[in-house]
Amino acid sequence: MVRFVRAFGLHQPDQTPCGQPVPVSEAHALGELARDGALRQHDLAHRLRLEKSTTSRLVTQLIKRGWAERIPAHGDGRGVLVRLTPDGANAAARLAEARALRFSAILDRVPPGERANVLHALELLANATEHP
Amino acid sequence: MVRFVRAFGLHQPDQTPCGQPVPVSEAHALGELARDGALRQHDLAHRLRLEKSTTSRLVTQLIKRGWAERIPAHGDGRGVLVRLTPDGANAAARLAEARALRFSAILDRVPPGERANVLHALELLANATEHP
DNA sequence: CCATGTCGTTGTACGGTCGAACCATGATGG
DNA sequence: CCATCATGGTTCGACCGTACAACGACATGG
Repeated sequence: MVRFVRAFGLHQPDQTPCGQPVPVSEAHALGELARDGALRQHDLAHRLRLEKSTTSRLVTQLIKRGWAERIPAHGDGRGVLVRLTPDGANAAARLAEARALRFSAILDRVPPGERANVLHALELLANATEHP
Repeated sequence: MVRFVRAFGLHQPDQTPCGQPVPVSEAHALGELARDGALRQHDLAHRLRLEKSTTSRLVTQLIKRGWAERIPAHGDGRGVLVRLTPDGANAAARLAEARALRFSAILDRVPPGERANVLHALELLANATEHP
């Protein structure tokens, strides 16, 4: 597992392991927002497993790039909703594509008979890791 | 895979995903040094997939903690060898133990019949990712 | 002996995270 | 109704982690 983490390039903060020139934390946020539409900042923090302070800055970054916007949360004067702009949705789509490409390139190097197996195992592993 | 990365806690820079209060990059370095003995700084950089400047700073940190020392590389006046001190070897052993514990805790949450399978798949995946 | 390449260090810049202090707003209860 | 407490966000300071560029020290080959 240690080997995999290192080889996968997860310690390069300024680009995704898939080669896109997007800071990795922003890529995660884009993914969540693209999948689920507008989110409360609080929810976004929960999904990314980040503190609210970190998330606040992260959203500010996204806005600075023109990828997201804050809208007042209706019904609660404190909160805000974070929503992707069209540009942000585009960026998210590009990232998803690059990710799919990278993954399929890796999978191509797995012996054909084992591929389904590897995917299944990864699923189990993610499950086992998620629920503490 | 994205799910796994996030759940595993790899974006927490000041502690290993295994809960040890050791900066994660130092943990990687300790692992390599413990496994292979003294290393040229250049080699260490190569294994960790880091730049030489980053590695230099990393080694300086390890020395500041009393975990490593630089010795002149015999036969080459430029280079240095990095070697763990006894304290460093201890720290590396503690980390290895914590890692084993964390991994086995995750594995415990995988259905028993699938465990061998998951381990085998992880091996294949690391291989596929390592060789570009 | 000098040009060129290699190993390492230092400076600068940026990405990434946290905890604590703070403010505004909601919720609760006497 | 208002005092009190809880919740969502922001800002501040601190630290970890990385790269690139410029530099010095040494090695090597002509």
